[in-house]
Amino acid sequence: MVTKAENQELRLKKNIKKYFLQAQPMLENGVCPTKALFAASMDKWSMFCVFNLGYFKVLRFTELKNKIPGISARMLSVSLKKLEQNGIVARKVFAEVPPKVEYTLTPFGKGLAEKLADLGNWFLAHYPNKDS
Amino acid sequence: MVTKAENQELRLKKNIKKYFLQAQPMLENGVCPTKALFAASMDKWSMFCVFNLGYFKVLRFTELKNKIPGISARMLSVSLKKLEQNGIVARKVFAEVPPKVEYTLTPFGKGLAEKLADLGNWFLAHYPNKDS
DNA sequence: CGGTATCCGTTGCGATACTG
DNA sequence: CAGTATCGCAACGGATACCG
Repeated sequence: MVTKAENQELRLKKNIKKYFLQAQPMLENGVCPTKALFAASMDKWSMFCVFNLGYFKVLRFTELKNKIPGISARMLSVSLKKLEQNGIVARKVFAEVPPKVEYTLTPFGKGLAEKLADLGNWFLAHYPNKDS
Repeated sequence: MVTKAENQELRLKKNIKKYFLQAQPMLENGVCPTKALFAASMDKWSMFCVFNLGYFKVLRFTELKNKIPGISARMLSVSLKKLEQNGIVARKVFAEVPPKVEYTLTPFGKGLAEKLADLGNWFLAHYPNKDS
């Protein structure tokens, strides 16, 4: 008989194996997908940007800045540029005075947002030090 | 009529809203769950540790080091300590000479590994710059 | 074997000032 | 409004040496 916990472990092993197998040929080409993932989007400011754009759909620079307490204009600028370069965020400039720029998630960005929200919710539900 | 894409967007918004709502009371207590998540486990070395422990179940320090190309003893030590403090990794010391230490994932760590493997696999499947 | 201590160059990032 | 430029400190992290 196979217990529930054993099933879970087997599924985990299988999923990680899948990741390892897919990553292998990329590693041989000098590209590490894990590093790429982190380089593209895995820092806290990027995560805040992705969450807010996932929720509000379209935001301007200053709106986004106001929704992310503690972020500086510099880091917001840097994060958005990185996200744009990696195809996660789309930037739309309007030829107006004063200037107007709108940020949205690309389809790829929306998929990523889904996965990150999933991770965040799981973490919130299981984090043992919630009260500390 | 509601299209598939619209449904996806609604689900995304709902999931992020759930995260925001859960996070709100923690933020008022001065704890940011997103920062906690990153502080606990979101760097590339920690991710490699979690993946390898998820796959091989139990590994010793040097085994883990050998399975993670490029990691230094210092960073492996630092990462494992952080993961242990955050309840993700369990450390078992054997009173032997020469010393023997085994690392495994805690149940919390296994859950996290599942989510990270899921994220990694999604990223591998959709990353647009796979070939670059 | 399984680490720790120290050094030190590199990077991250906030603050401030400035611009089309 | 939507950024950029520069500065300066702090943290990251690799190399090396050492230890119980």
